[in-house]
Amino acid sequence: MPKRRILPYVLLGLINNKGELSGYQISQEFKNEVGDFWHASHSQIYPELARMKDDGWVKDKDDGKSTYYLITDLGHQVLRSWMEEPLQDNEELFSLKLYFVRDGNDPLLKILLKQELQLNQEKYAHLQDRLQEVFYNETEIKNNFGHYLILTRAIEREKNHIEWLKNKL
Amino acid sequence: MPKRRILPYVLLGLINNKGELSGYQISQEFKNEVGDFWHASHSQIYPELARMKDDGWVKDKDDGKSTYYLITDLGHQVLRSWMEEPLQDNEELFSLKLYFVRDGNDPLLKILLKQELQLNQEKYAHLQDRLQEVFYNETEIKNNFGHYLILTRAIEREKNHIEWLKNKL
DNA sequence: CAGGACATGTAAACCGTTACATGATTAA
DNA sequence: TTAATCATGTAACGGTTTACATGTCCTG
Repeated sequence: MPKRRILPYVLLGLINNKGELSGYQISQEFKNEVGDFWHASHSQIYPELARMKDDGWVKDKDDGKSTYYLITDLGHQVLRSWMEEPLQDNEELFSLKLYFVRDGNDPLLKILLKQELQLNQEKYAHLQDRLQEVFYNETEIKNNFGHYLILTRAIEREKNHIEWLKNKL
Repeated sequence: MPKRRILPYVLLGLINNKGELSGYQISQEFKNEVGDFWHASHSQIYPELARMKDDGWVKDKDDGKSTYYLITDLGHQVLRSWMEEPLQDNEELFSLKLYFVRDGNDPLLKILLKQELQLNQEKYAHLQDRLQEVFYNETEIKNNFGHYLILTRAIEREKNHIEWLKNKL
């Protein structure tokens, strides 16, 4: 399967959230809030915006100083359908998509939480299996102490995350 | 600053842990334990091993079936100095390096924990600042609920991690 | 009027994945 | 004997970063 591109959806989400944005403003966005969850450099942003315009996801509005991009009806559909796509592999997608959910009553919120819960329960089970398989006695722990530490830490981390997710559902 | 390559150090660490490994065995390693913390495909591994041999980090031993690689004295130095380099940017480096620390009494263990603690305290402070800046009242929370959720989740996550690190120090 | 921020763009290099190839060995 | 696993390699493609480039506007 060809790896899904994420950048265009991020740009679409940002433009949708703010109403209109120029390429420069988008690159500034990545230095602020959304920067904690995703990043892109201006050399990616400008060509991507051009492509999105070609595809009819956005339309542009030039005031002579900057070119601002606004989301089109098609863009709305594309964004929504991406948001509704099941989460997979990429760990950061959950945070990123959640960032774009503005309304606490949007049903997407619960859907995302449920999907993430599912993924994390699988991961938790997988890590527990590893722990059983690899560290079956004290000697193994002693001889691979760093591995033991991060594995138990990863398990704790998943547990915390699962608890948080359940709590929000 | 040019971004540091990590792959050669991972291969070096694996070879060092196991004594000797063929390219194929390394690719299998990534399907097992270390696969939870790092990954590389065989098309990266083989050329990288050749480069490492050219650089004198490893030497090879061919039994007609497979080519096995062993770490050299230079390789040991390179690995150790990489392990001692301060952690930075890349979040996964902490787990990865810890994976290579086998002896619980290796002073590197505490050094890594301290470095990670430092990084995480900075990140925690940064996220707290964001929370204060962006969500100064209930309206902001209501209008950006997804962002609020992941930001508070990220803060909780850092807090848990910091507690764990302190506990292990 | 100089330096920094605004604003946009392309080119090169780098790293990683997927696909393309090939051949030996082993187990059903 | 044929399919799976072992074993190694290169080529093509895609996405990201860094560097190269250029010009405007605003502020001290």
